[in-house]
Amino acid sequence: MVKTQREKAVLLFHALSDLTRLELLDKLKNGEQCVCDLTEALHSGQSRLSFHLKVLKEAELINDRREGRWVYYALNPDAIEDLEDFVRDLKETTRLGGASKSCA
Amino acid sequence: MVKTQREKAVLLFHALSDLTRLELLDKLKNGEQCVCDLTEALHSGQSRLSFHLKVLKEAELINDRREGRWVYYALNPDAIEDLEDFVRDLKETTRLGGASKSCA
DNA sequence: ACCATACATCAACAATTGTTGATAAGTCAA
DNA sequence: TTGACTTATCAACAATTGTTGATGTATGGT
Repeated sequence: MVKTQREKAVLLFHALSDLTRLELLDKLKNGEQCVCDLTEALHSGQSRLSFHLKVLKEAELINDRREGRWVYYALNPDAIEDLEDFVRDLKETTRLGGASKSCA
Repeated sequence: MVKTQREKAVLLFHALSDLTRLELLDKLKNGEQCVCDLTEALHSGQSRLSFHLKVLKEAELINDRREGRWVYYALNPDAIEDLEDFVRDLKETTRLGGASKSCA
């Protein structure tokens, strides 16, 4: 299935619209972490975090890498560029241009 | 009720995590619009848009202004700064710093 | 081969979010 | 004041999202 740019944005923002997931991202700012570290850090159940990590991964905000029994998650720098693009686009076009007034 | 910075971010991203709302923002890039214009542009029911506009407003992404019978909505430049701050913070701390390896 | 560990997936359920049509509230014009 | 018009709000319902505990899968140690 083909996703428009806007649908991709929806996916990205949805991934960011949850407290637990923002906390996960925050932890990952300190570098790669395995799930066991994250569950301990967030005092959370394992399946719960697995769910949220999946959401973040599907939005391509994070990458995973298996090493032995452990899976390490890390921030994906590409996603940050996507975010920057969106914000730039919104900003550039936020000129206080004249209202349409078509309904006056 | 006091909101942490992160809870504000959740609110902001939630507002952005919907196709209809992104379309609304897109329309508002052309300047202030009244609800009647927006309903026509998006081929959408009025109460539906009213709902989404409320979400955007509560996230402080847009402002409203009454003029006679009409209510005009417009992008709020401050929100864009909040977005920029978030992205900058995420970016700056995305150093590919060493993993913790505490579980090895 | 067996067991323990680390993580993913699933099903059942709970909570939140979005839609629709009806009604209410505010504004203006006659 | 009556009525038309624009928008907001509400209640009922539908759809999506998140949680929990149980089970499945892969890996490595003994």
